[in-house]
Amino acid sequence: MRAAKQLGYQPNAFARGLITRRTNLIAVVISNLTNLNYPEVLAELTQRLSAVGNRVLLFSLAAESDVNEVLDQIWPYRVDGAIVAARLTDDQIEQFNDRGVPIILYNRVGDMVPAASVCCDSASGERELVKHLLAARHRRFGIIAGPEDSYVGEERLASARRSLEQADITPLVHRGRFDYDSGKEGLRVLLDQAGGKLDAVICLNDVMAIGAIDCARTLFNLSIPNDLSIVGFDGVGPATWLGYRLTTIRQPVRRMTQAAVSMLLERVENPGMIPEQRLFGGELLTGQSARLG
Amino acid sequence: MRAAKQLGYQPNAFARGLITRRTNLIAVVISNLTNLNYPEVLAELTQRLSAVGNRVLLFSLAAESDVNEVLDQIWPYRVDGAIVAARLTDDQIEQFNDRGVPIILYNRVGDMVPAASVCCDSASGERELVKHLLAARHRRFGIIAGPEDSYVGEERLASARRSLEQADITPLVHRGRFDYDSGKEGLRVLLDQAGGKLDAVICLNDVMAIGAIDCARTLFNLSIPNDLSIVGFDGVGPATWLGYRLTTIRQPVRRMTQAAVSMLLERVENPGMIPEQRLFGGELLTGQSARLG
DNA sequence: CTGTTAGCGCATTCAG
DNA sequence: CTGAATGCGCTAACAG
Repeated sequence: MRAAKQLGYQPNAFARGLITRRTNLIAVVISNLTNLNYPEVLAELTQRLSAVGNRVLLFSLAAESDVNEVLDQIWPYRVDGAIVAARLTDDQIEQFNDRGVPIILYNRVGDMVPAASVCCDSASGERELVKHLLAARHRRFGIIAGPEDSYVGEERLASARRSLEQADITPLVHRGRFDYDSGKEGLRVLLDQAGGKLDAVICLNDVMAIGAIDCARTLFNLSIPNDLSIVGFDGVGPATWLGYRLTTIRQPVRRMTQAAVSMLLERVENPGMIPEQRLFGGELLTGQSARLG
Repeated sequence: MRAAKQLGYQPNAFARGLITRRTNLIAVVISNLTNLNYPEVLAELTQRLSAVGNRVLLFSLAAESDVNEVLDQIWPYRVDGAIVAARLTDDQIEQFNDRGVPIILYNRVGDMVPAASVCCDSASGERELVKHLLAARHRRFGIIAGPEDSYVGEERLASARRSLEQADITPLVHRGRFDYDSGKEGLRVLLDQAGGKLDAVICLNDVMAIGAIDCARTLFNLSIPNDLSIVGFDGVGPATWLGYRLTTIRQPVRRMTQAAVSMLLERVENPGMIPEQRLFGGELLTGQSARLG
């Protein structure tokens, strides 16, 4: 009996899952893994899930819109639950509900349909950045935004705009793609539009902020933050590199992943739990890329 | 019949797998996801595997040594194959063979046991870097290596050393951990040991090279590459950022993942195929962080 | 060619 | 409390 175990026997999870209706599989859907924020999230999630006996079935999307194909790939595996960092339509969320698969949205929320979610508070984060920038007497603002189909992007944009509006400031806005090149390009366009007269640029993520800093230094020969303040969002690894020392908001990734996993497992054990949204405040990294007041 | 399909019916992959002995699951094991090279690899792998109807069961290790636990987590799921970017002992490779699970090692090779593998050619890469550095009359070398348990790290170290040896040069060597901080720290230590007299520092990956550059500029006020040449390895995203413009070797990630996937699927279809090693040359990115001859 | 049946490897139930 | 039978949802082999 135990000899069999020592001989390398492992129970067949499939046969077992057929009976128990538990597969111990969790689907993790991430829209674009190359976003510097997600590798850390993914590593945390897999480790936390592994620690409690669950396996990760990974799905990565090239575009946020390929979700439907992914869903059809998920169903046959009868996953116990899903953590999704991609934009879901209400209809797609309903599919999870209909099939009784608990789901946690990561840095997203349901549109009309309520869904359990874990988010970093974009609104308070941008508000805090803007507050400090205004206190340092910056008046002429630019924003390098994300693509329109990004949920966090639009959240951050709305919040930054609203915060500026309260000081009667209308920023110039340029659409980027959350990558380095679009940050670099974005700064060029904004400086162009502003005739070089800009006090601060709010980038809606760190990688674009880094692109903007490099552009400002290399192409415009500006000194950061003396000639121009630049802020980001996320708190990814490179944000603290000595070459950048970004002023940014760090997402509390550990607490967020922890929350996502525990919320999900609760719902696996106990279906029919009420949707709950958990919103975590980010931490201001002062850095050196902006003059703050 | 088709009404059922429209009604959302999806066959149960578990019941199916029980019969067909095909699960369409591929285990992907990655030692540390936060290494900037791996997110790209992982994204490519998942997309390529998805495209041909396979799903990815992800395992990420905190330390390269936790492999045994992971293996026991893999067996119950009867995966069709595995792609492993972590160090496996011969014994562990044998376990895959014994269970008839095809495996492809990614940037690793079997120790004594032959195993199919896909690698970027460390030897030729470092050799080329050294060749160009020597041609530019650098004579005093430092190396910032990886941890001893890293396979690619030791490969690159051996090759760099060998290439230098042929010019009768013995470099100073410092052990890093493949992360930014250890690159920064490594440069400090090396400059210390060399009494500030160093022509070139070979970092065995890009992130350490970036740390070294930042350290050189910030702490030692050196101009790169005028005062000191620094080279890396991998060709990760930040390597091309304007703030660094690394001189490095870029791994052909697309071709490597493509090869890994096709080799694996071949072996899934056709068990008992001979182990094959595929070695891909890297591409020299000239960059601006080193004076080359 | 359509309709039926056996069995994949387990967990769960029931009888002994 | 231990041992044999049932069925999870599907595919394969089989008979009609």
